[in-house]
Amino acid sequence: MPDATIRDVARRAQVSVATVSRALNGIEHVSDHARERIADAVKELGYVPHAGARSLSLARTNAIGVVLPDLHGEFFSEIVRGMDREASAQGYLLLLSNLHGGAEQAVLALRAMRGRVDGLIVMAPHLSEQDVAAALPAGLPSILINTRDATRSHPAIHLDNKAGVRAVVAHLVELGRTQLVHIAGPPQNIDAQERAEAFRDAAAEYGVECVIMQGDFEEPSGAAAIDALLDGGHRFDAVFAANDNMAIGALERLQGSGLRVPDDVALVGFDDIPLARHLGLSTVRVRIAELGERALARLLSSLGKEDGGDELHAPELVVRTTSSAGAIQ
Amino acid sequence: MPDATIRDVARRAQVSVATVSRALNGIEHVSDHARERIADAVKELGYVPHAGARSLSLARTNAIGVVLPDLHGEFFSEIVRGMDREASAQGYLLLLSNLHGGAEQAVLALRAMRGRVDGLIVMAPHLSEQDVAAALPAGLPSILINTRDATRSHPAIHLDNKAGVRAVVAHLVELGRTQLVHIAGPPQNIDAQERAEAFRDAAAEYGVECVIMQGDFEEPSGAAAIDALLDGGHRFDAVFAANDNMAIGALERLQGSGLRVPDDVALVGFDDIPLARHLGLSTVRVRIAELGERALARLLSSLGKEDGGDELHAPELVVRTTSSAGAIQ
DNA sequence: ACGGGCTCTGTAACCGGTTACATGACGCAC
DNA sequence: GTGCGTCATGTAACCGGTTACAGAGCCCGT
Repeated sequence: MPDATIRDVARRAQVSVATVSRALNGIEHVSDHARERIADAVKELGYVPHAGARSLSLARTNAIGVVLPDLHGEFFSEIVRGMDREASAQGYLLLLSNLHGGAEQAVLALRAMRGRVDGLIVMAPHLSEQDVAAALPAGLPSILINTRDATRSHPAIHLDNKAGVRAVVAHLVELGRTQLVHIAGPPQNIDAQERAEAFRDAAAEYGVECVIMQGDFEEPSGAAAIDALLDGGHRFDAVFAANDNMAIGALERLQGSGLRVPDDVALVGFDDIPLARHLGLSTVRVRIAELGERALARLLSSLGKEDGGDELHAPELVVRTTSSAGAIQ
Repeated sequence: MPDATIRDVARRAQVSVATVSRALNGIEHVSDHARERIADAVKELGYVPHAGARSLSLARTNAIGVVLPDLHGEFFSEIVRGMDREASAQGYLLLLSNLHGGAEQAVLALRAMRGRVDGLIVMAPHLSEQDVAAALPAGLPSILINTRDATRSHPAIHLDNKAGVRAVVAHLVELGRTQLVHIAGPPQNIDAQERAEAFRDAAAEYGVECVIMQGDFEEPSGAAAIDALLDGGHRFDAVFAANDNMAIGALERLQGSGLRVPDDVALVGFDDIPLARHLGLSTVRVRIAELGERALARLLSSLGKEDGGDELHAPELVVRTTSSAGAIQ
């Protein structure tokens, strides 16, 4: 026997579907008598409303689509946690889609959301805003997180990479370090680009040496960068990795090579994933969950109205043992 | 101007909606002429099909609902990652719902899924299977993960806590430890219960002392348990925490108290979250992502057919430095 | 020339809800 | 008793797709 529909309930309660609908949605003008019979029928039939059908006629789904790239572990859970917190507080569900491939894949993923969600949060640091904007279903309110080339076509939240990086460089300079190394993330990634560029600028401004090594945001690439530096005989007294994952890889390799951290080499990461605290890794705190929460809150509050312009999400330097003061002088 | 519908496309291409639908779904018996005109109209109107409406008439949503409790960080992301991997490989989306409250809240969360998803994965270690089964919409294929009191009413996957715990105790005994402590998880949680019970049984079997401290799966409770033991003057040479979070809290407190790990006290956790590897924490590897992947794969493969019975997910002991051999003897 | 089969197309019903509008019953004031 | 307002209810259209069924046009064999 297939699932009961509202018409089955109506038949059993000997009323019309309109009355059932009104009763179930708590609308007035339904007699107590009818209400009781409907409640009985619902119970007897085990009726559960069909949310899909409801969404269709209401043109409202109570769901928000979330499209994320392949994120390194903790970043993913933190941002989803933040969104979920806000979403469930406001009675929304999250429809999750991962962006594995390139722009064509993105088109499919975004279009699949149309008619399923009331709004969309898209994080695509490897795609241009043009690509994303072109793929977005027209009438779907959307917020972009950390997408490059802001054309202001959609409301967006950007992480203030520049401020974070400047704080790191200032901190390292204050520690007396003069030979800085940056381990960068993948070149297509907008955050990686911004961090590398801000690093170069800040180093120039403070008048310290700087070298940039190529990484890919994954842990092994941090270790590989250290290997390459040591093999090349390059001298350095501070390493700033574009994310914590790579910093952790670098940390293990540095210690494995007999270098003392922070005495010989100071080390700072970016993101402040939970692991960082446990390892004593200095880093830039992004408050990832808060970022997700904020994106969702903004999207929900803008559902009716118009919304535009960018917002900056400000990070904050957290000094721990891998770059504590009082070492070299 | 509202979003274009299939009827708008049909009008513009001067064909019927049936032809448009056939063309867009790649069904045969559509002339090249019609196909072209439809493609043009789609492009000109920026038409994107309405997935919700499609689901309604197909009675198929290509989405899977995932209902999880409040999970400690890494566990959450790992299990969702595994599910997402499998889901996107098979063209499904994930609809996420967190289970914050108790049984009544669960009813609402589960019912909200009806008509939105083709199947459901429910993880509710704090609820009984009766409660969950009662809340599940009747016609919705579902898989339960780690829900208590298997009544076999629904297919389920259970983590083999007993096997994992026995391996831990055997390992500790082999290290020569004789005074074991277990830091348990919240009493309502079925995994916590099973682990505590298995611990008691295994300790009895091996003839070693055992004490059970109450924790709540969060990190501070691990530290608190150590404090309580030390304050009470209790002697022990091994600690087994019911999850890695608490083990980490315990580790920091042990070291902070001047005890050597593993020399004075061996320490083992449960789950093998990524952090465990970095801290050298011995633990029981659950392969969380694989668990999620497996649940999803099983659900999808069972969508047409019937499916029943339980499956066990086997964990595996991972020995690292917090319980390495060669210390005490 | 005709019937049969094939391809292409359109009409309209259907999926399961919501709701505008119409209707009927009732109470109340005159 | 009539007229009006209010409340409870039902009918049917609608949301935006899919698809069964019917029909039109064409080719082909006999």
